[in-house]
Amino acid sequence: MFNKETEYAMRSLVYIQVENYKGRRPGISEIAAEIDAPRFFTAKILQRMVRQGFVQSRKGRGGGFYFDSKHAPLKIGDVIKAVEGDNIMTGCAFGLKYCDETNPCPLHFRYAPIREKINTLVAEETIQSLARRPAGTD
Amino acid sequence: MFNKETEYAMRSLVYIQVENYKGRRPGISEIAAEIDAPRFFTAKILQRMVRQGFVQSRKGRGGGFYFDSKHAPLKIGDVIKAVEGDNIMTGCAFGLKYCDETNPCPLHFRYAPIREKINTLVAEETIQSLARRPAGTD
DNA sequence: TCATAAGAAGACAAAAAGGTCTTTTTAATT
DNA sequence: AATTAAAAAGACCTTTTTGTCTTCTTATGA
Repeated sequence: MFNKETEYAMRSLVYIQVENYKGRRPGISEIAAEIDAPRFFTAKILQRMVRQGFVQSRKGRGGGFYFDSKHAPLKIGDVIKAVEGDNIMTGCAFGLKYCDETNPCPLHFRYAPIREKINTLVAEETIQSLARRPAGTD
Repeated sequence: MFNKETEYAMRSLVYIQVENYKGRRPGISEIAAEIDAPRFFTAKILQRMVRQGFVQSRKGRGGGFYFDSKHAPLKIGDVIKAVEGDNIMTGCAFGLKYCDETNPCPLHFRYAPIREKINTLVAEETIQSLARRPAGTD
Protein backbone atom coordinates (compact mmCIF):
# COMPACT_ATOMS: atom_id res chain seq x y z
CA MET A 1 0.00 0.00 0.00
CA PHE A 2 2.60 2.56 1.07
CA ASN A 3 6.27 2.78 0.12
CA LYS A 4 9.08 1.91 2.53
CA GLU A 5 9.83 5.48 3.44
CA THR A 6 6.24 6.12 4.43
CA GLU A 7 6.10 2.92 6.45
CA TYR A 8 9.32 3.75 8.31
CA ALA A 9 8.09 7.31 8.92
CA MET A 10 4.79 6.15 10.40
CA ARG A 11 6.38 3.42 12.50
CA SER A 12 9.10 5.78 13.80
CA LEU A 13 6.69 8.53 14.72
CA VAL A 14 4.31 6.17 16.48
CA TYR A 15 7.22 4.66 18.40
CA ILE A 16 8.46 8.11 19.41
CA GLN A 17 5.00 9.06 20.66
CA VAL A 18 4.61 5.82 22.58
CA GLU A 19 7.91 6.43 24.35
CA ASN A 20 7.07 10.10 24.93
CA TYR A 21 3.91 8.96 26.73
CA LYS A 22 6.23 7.02 29.04
CA GLY A 23 8.31 10.16 29.63
CA ARG A 24 11.18 9.09 27.35
CA ARG A 25 12.81 10.68 24.31
CA PRO A 26 14.19 7.88 22.16
CA GLY A 27 17.23 8.26 19.92
CA ILE A 28 17.78 7.10 16.35
CA SER A 29 19.54 3.83 17.14
CA GLU A 30 16.81 2.75 19.50
CA ILE A 31 14.02 3.78 17.14
CA ALA A 32 15.50 2.00 14.12
CA ALA A 33 16.12 -1.16 16.10
CA GLU A 34 12.65 -1.21 17.63
CA ILE A 35 10.74 -0.64 14.41
CA ASP A 36 13.02 -2.97 12.42
CA ALA A 37 14.24 -0.40 9.90
CA PRO A 38 17.67 0.54 8.53
CA ARG A 39 19.31 2.96 10.94
CA PHE A 40 20.77 5.63 8.64
CA PHE A 41 17.79 5.56 6.35
CA THR A 42 15.49 6.09 9.31
CA ALA A 43 17.73 8.93 10.50
CA LYS A 44 17.40 10.65 7.16
CA ILE A 45 13.64 10.27 7.14
CA LEU A 46 13.31 11.63 10.67
CA GLN A 47 15.52 14.59 9.80
CA ARG A 48 13.03 15.49 7.11
CA MET A 49 10.17 15.07 9.57
CA VAL A 50 11.92 17.48 11.91
CA ARG A 51 12.54 20.02 9.15
CA GLN A 52 8.85 19.86 8.26
CA GLY A 53 7.96 20.47 11.87
CA PHE A 54 6.12 17.16 12.24
CA VAL A 55 8.27 16.13 15.20
CA GLN A 56 10.96 17.79 17.29
CA SER A 57 14.50 16.74 18.14
CA ARG A 58 17.22 17.67 20.51
CA LYS A 59 20.89 17.33 19.62
CA GLY A 60 23.77 16.41 21.88
CA ARG A 61 24.10 14.19 24.86
CA GLY A 62 20.76 13.06 26.20
CA GLY A 63 19.08 14.20 22.98
CA GLY A 64 16.39 12.40 21.03
CA PHE A 65 13.03 12.85 19.35
CA TYR A 66 9.76 14.09 20.82
CA PHE A 67 6.43 15.68 20.01
CA ASP A 68 5.45 18.98 21.51
CA SER A 69 1.82 19.80 22.11
CA LYS A 70 1.93 22.74 19.69
CA HIS A 71 2.06 20.42 16.69
CA ALA A 72 0.25 17.30 17.90
CA PRO A 73 -2.01 15.62 17.01
CA LEU A 74 -0.45 14.76 13.66
CA LYS A 75 -2.71 13.18 11.04
CA ILE A 76 -1.19 10.21 9.28
CA GLY A 77 -2.57 11.64 6.04
CA ASP A 78 -0.26 14.62 6.48
CA VAL A 79 2.72 12.33 6.96
CA ILE A 80 1.83 10.21 3.93
CA LYS A 81 1.31 13.26 1.75
CA ALA A 82 4.62 14.78 2.82
CA VAL A 83 6.59 11.60 2.27
CA GLU A 84 5.17 9.97 -0.86
CA GLY A 85 2.61 12.45 -2.16
CA ASP A 86 -1.13 12.12 -2.45
CA ASN A 87 -1.49 9.55 -5.19
CA ILE A 88 -3.11 7.07 -2.84
CA MET A 89 -5.71 9.68 -1.84
CA THR A 90 -6.53 11.03 -5.29
CA GLY A 91 -5.07 8.78 -8.00
CA CYS A 92 -6.98 6.63 -10.48
CA ALA A 93 -6.58 2.86 -10.04
CA PHE A 94 -6.37 2.45 -13.80
CA GLY A 95 -3.65 5.08 -13.98
CA LEU A 96 -5.59 7.62 -16.03
CA LYS A 97 -4.61 11.27 -15.72
CA TYR A 98 -8.20 12.41 -15.88
CA CYS A 99 -10.74 10.18 -14.24
CA ASP A 100 -13.87 11.27 -12.42
CA GLU A 101 -17.63 10.69 -12.34
CA THR A 102 -18.17 12.45 -15.65
CA ASN A 103 -15.21 10.80 -17.38
CA PRO A 104 -14.70 7.56 -15.46
CA CYS A 105 -12.26 4.75 -16.07
CA PRO A 106 -13.85 1.27 -16.11
CA LEU A 107 -12.89 0.76 -12.47
CA HIS A 108 -14.02 4.16 -11.24
CA PHE A 109 -17.40 3.41 -9.71
CA ARG A 110 -16.03 0.39 -7.90
CA TYR A 111 -12.77 1.96 -6.79
CA ALA A 112 -13.88 5.47 -5.80
CA PRO A 113 -15.72 4.30 -2.64
CA ILE A 114 -12.61 2.40 -1.52
CA ARG A 115 -10.43 5.45 -2.08
CA GLU A 116 -12.91 7.44 -0.04
CA LYS A 117 -12.53 5.03 2.86
CA ILE A 118 -8.76 5.40 2.65
CA ASN A 119 -9.16 9.18 2.74
CA THR A 120 -11.38 8.97 5.79
CA LEU A 121 -8.94 6.68 7.55
CA VAL A 122 -5.87 8.84 6.99
CA ALA A 123 -7.78 11.99 7.92
CA GLU A 124 -9.12 10.54 11.17
CA GLU A 125 -6.18 8.57 12.49
CA THR A 126 -3.24 10.40 13.99
CA ILE A 127 0.19 9.37 15.22
CA GLN A 128 -1.24 9.97 18.69
CA SER A 129 -4.36 7.84 18.22
CA LEU A 130 -2.20 5.01 16.90
CA ALA A 131 0.29 5.39 19.75
CA ARG A 132 -2.53 4.92 22.26
CA ARG A 133 -3.48 1.61 20.66
CA PRO A 134 -1.82 -1.39 22.27
CA ALA A 135 0.04 -3.14 19.48
CA GLY A 136 3.10 -5.14 18.51
CA THR A 137 5.82 -3.73 16.26
CA ASP A 138 6.67 -6.71 14.04
CA MET B 1 -2.39 2.15 -5.92
CA PHE B 2 -0.78 -0.09 -8.55
CA ASN B 3 2.62 0.23 -10.20
CA LYS B 4 3.06 1.36 -13.81
CA GLU B 5 3.52 -2.14 -15.16
CA THR B 6 0.24 -3.29 -13.65
CA GLU B 7 -1.57 -0.23 -14.94
CA TYR B 8 -0.23 -0.74 -18.46
CA ALA B 9 -1.09 -4.45 -18.32
CA MET B 10 -4.68 -3.79 -17.26
CA ARG B 11 -5.18 -0.98 -19.74
CA SER B 12 -3.65 -3.03 -22.59
CA LEU B 13 -5.71 -6.10 -21.89
CA VAL B 14 -8.95 -4.16 -21.59
CA TYR B 15 -8.18 -2.39 -24.86
CA ILE B 16 -7.46 -5.68 -26.61
CA GLN B 17 -10.74 -7.14 -25.37
CA VAL B 18 -12.69 -4.05 -26.43
CA GLU B 19 -11.26 -4.33 -29.94
CA ASN B 20 -11.80 -8.09 -30.02
CA TYR B 21 -15.48 -7.48 -29.30
CA LYS B 22 -15.47 -5.36 -32.47
CA GLY B 23 -13.88 -8.22 -34.41
CA ARG B 24 -10.39 -6.68 -34.47
CA ARG B 25 -6.99 -7.92 -33.27
CA PRO B 26 -4.92 -4.85 -32.38
CA GLY B 27 -1.13 -4.74 -32.62
CA ILE B 28 1.41 -3.34 -30.20
CA SER B 29 1.81 0.09 -31.79
CA GLU B 30 -1.90 0.68 -31.79
CA ILE B 31 -2.35 -0.58 -28.24
CA ALA B 32 0.47 1.51 -26.79
CA ALA B 33 -0.74 4.64 -28.57
CA GLU B 34 -4.34 4.16 -27.48
CA ILE B 35 -3.64 3.50 -23.82
CA ASP B 36 -0.94 6.20 -23.68
CA ALA B 37 1.91 3.93 -22.65
CA PRO B 38 5.53 3.54 -23.85
CA ARG B 39 5.52 1.23 -26.85
CA PHE B 40 8.46 -1.10 -26.19
CA PHE B 41 7.67 -1.34 -22.51
CA THR B 42 4.09 -2.29 -23.31
CA ALA B 43 5.38 -4.86 -25.80
CA LYS B 44 7.50 -6.45 -23.11
CA ILE B 45 4.62 -6.56 -20.67
CA LEU B 46 2.28 -8.13 -23.21
CA GLN B 47 4.89 -10.74 -24.12
CA ARG B 48 4.86 -11.81 -20.49
CA MET B 49 1.07 -11.89 -20.51
CA VAL B 50 1.18 -14.17 -23.55
CA ARG B 51 3.76 -16.48 -21.95
CA GLN B 52 1.52 -16.78 -18.90
CA GLY B 53 -1.41 -17.67 -21.12
CA PHE B 54 -3.45 -14.62 -20.06
CA VAL B 55 -3.85 -13.46 -23.65
CA GLN B 56 -2.97 -14.85 -27.07
CA SER B 57 -1.00 -13.41 -29.96
CA ARG B 58 -0.35 -14.06 -33.58
CA LYS B 59 2.94 -13.21 -35.23
CA GLY B 60 3.54 -11.97 -38.75
CA ARG B 61 1.56 -9.87 -41.11
CA GLY B 62 -1.98 -9.27 -39.90
CA GLY B 63 -0.99 -10.49 -36.46
CA GLY B 64 -1.98 -8.98 -33.13
CA PHE B 65 -3.38 -9.79 -29.73
CA TYR B 66 -6.61 -11.51 -28.79
CA PHE B 67 -8.39 -13.47 -26.11
CA ASP B 68 -9.66 -16.94 -26.79
CA SER B 69 -12.70 -18.23 -24.96
CA LYS B 70 -10.69 -21.02 -23.30
CA HIS B 71 -8.95 -18.56 -21.00
CA ALA B 72 -11.51 -15.77 -20.59
CA PRO B 73 -12.85 -14.36 -18.37
CA LEU B 74 -9.63 -13.16 -16.78
CA LYS B 75 -9.86 -11.75 -13.25
CA ILE B 76 -7.95 -8.52 -12.74
CA GLY B 77 -6.73 -9.95 -9.46
CA ASP B 78 -4.87 -12.64 -11.41
CA VAL B 79 -3.23 -10.02 -13.61
CA ILE B 80 -2.22 -7.88 -10.62
CA LYS B 81 -0.81 -10.86 -8.76
CA ALA B 82 1.19 -12.00 -11.78
CA VAL B 83 2.62 -8.56 -12.47
CA GLU B 84 3.38 -7.00 -9.09
CA GLY B 85 2.61 -9.70 -6.56
CA ASP B 86 -0.09 -9.83 -3.94
CA ASN B 87 1.09 -7.21 -1.48
CA ILE B 88 -1.97 -5.08 -2.11
CA MET B 89 -4.23 -8.05 -1.33
CA THR B 90 -2.45 -9.32 1.76
CA GLY B 91 0.11 -6.78 2.99
CA CYS B 92 0.01 -4.78 6.23
CA ALA B 93 -0.46 -1.02 5.80
CA PHE B 94 2.07 -0.40 8.55
CA GLY B 95 4.59 -2.65 6.81
CA LEU B 96 4.76 -5.32 9.51
CA LYS B 97 5.77 -8.82 8.46
CA TYR B 98 3.33 -10.40 10.85
CA CYS B 99 0.06 -8.61 11.35
CA ASP B 100 -3.33 -10.16 11.93
CA GLU B 101 -6.29 -10.08 14.30
CA THR B 102 -4.36 -11.72 17.12
CA ASN B 103 -1.21 -9.64 16.60
CA PRO B 104 -2.46 -6.45 14.97
CA CYS B 105 -0.60 -3.32 13.98
CA PRO B 106 -2.22 -0.10 15.21
CA LEU B 107 -3.91 0.36 11.83
CA HIS B 108 -5.12 -3.20 11.47
CA PHE B 109 -8.75 -2.96 12.50
CA ARG B 110 -9.27 0.13 10.38
CA TYR B 111 -7.32 -1.07 7.36
CA ALA B 112 -8.36 -4.73 7.16
CA PRO B 113 -11.93 -3.95 6.00
CA ILE B 114 -10.56 -1.73 3.22
CA ARG B 115 -8.17 -4.43 2.10
CA GLU B 116 -11.11 -6.83 2.07
CA LYS B 117 -13.00 -4.52 -0.29
CA ILE B 118 -9.98 -4.41 -2.58
CA ASN B 119 -9.86 -8.20 -2.56
CA THR B 120 -13.52 -8.42 -3.45
CA LEU B 121 -13.12 -5.93 -6.25
CA VAL B 122 -10.18 -7.65 -7.92
CA ALA B 123 -11.82 -11.07 -7.53
CA GLU B 124 -15.10 -9.95 -9.08
CA GLU B 125 -13.98 -7.70 -11.90
CA THR B 126 -12.49 -9.19 -15.04
CA ILE B 127 -10.84 -7.81 -18.14
CA GLN B 128 -14.06 -8.74 -19.88
CA SER B 129 -16.39 -7.01 -17.42
CA LEU B 130 -14.28 -3.86 -17.67
CA ALA B 131 -14.18 -4.06 -21.47
CA ARG B 132 -17.96 -4.07 -21.55
CA ARG B 133 -18.09 -0.82 -19.58
CA PRO B 134 -18.27 2.26 -21.74
CA ALA B 135 -15.27 4.39 -20.71
CA GLY B 136 -12.60 6.80 -21.86
CA THR B 137 -8.93 5.88 -21.96
CA ASP B 138 -7.25 8.99 -20.64
C1' DT C 1 36.46 23.20 29.54
C1' DC C 2 36.89 19.02 27.54
C1' DA C 3 35.26 14.51 26.37
C1' DT C 4 31.48 12.37 24.76
C1' DA C 5 26.98 11.38 23.06
C1' DA C 6 23.67 12.71 20.29
C1' DG C 7 21.28 14.56 15.83
C1' DA C 8 22.24 17.06 10.99
C1' DA C 9 23.94 17.02 6.56
C1' DG C 10 25.13 15.27 2.51
C1' DA C 11 27.97 12.27 -0.53
C1' DC C 12 27.88 7.78 -2.19
C1' DA C 13 26.06 3.19 -3.66
C1' DA C 14 23.02 -0.78 -4.55
C1' DA C 15 18.72 -2.46 -6.13
C1' DA C 16 14.36 -2.07 -8.27
C1' DA C 17 11.30 0.13 -11.45
C1' DG C 18 10.63 2.06 -15.68
C1' DG C 19 11.89 2.51 -20.42
C1' DT C 20 14.46 2.01 -25.18
C1' DC C 21 16.32 -0.26 -29.01
C1' DT C 22 18.07 -3.84 -32.14
C1' DT C 23 17.88 -8.31 -33.88
C1' DT C 24 15.35 -12.56 -34.70
C1' DT C 25 11.42 -15.24 -35.83
C1' DT C 26 7.07 -15.92 -37.99
C1' DA C 27 3.40 -15.52 -41.17
C1' DA C 28 0.66 -13.44 -44.79
C1' DT C 29 0.47 -11.27 -49.25
C1' DT C 30 2.06 -10.30 -53.78
C1' DA D 1 10.01 -17.04 -53.64
C1' DA D 2 10.43 -12.41 -52.11
C1' DT D 3 8.67 -8.78 -49.55
C1' DT D 4 6.58 -6.98 -45.83
C1' DA D 5 4.33 -6.63 -41.43
C1' DA D 6 3.95 -8.24 -37.23
C1' DA D 7 5.33 -10.28 -32.45
C1' DA D 8 9.44 -12.39 -29.59
C1' DA D 9 13.60 -11.98 -27.34
C1' DG D 10 16.85 -9.92 -24.93
C1' DA D 11 20.57 -6.47 -24.30
C1' DC D 12 21.02 -2.08 -22.62
C1' DC D 13 20.01 2.32 -20.37
C1' DT D 14 17.79 5.86 -17.02
C1' DT D 15 15.41 7.14 -13.01
C1' DT D 16 13.64 6.33 -8.58
C1' DT D 17 13.74 4.02 -4.41
C1' DT D 18 16.15 2.21 -0.79
C1' DG D 19 20.09 2.03 1.92
C1' DT D 20 25.08 3.19 3.80
C1' DC D 21 28.64 5.86 5.57
C1' DT D 22 31.51 9.76 6.96
C1' DT D 23 31.94 14.27 8.61
C1' DC D 24 30.02 18.26 10.96
C1' DT D 25 27.47 20.47 14.62
C1' DT D 26 25.45 20.81 19.10
C1' DA D 27 24.62 20.03 23.83
C1' DT D 28 25.41 17.70 28.26
C1' DG D 29 27.86 16.32 32.15
C1' DA D 30 32.11 15.01 34.49
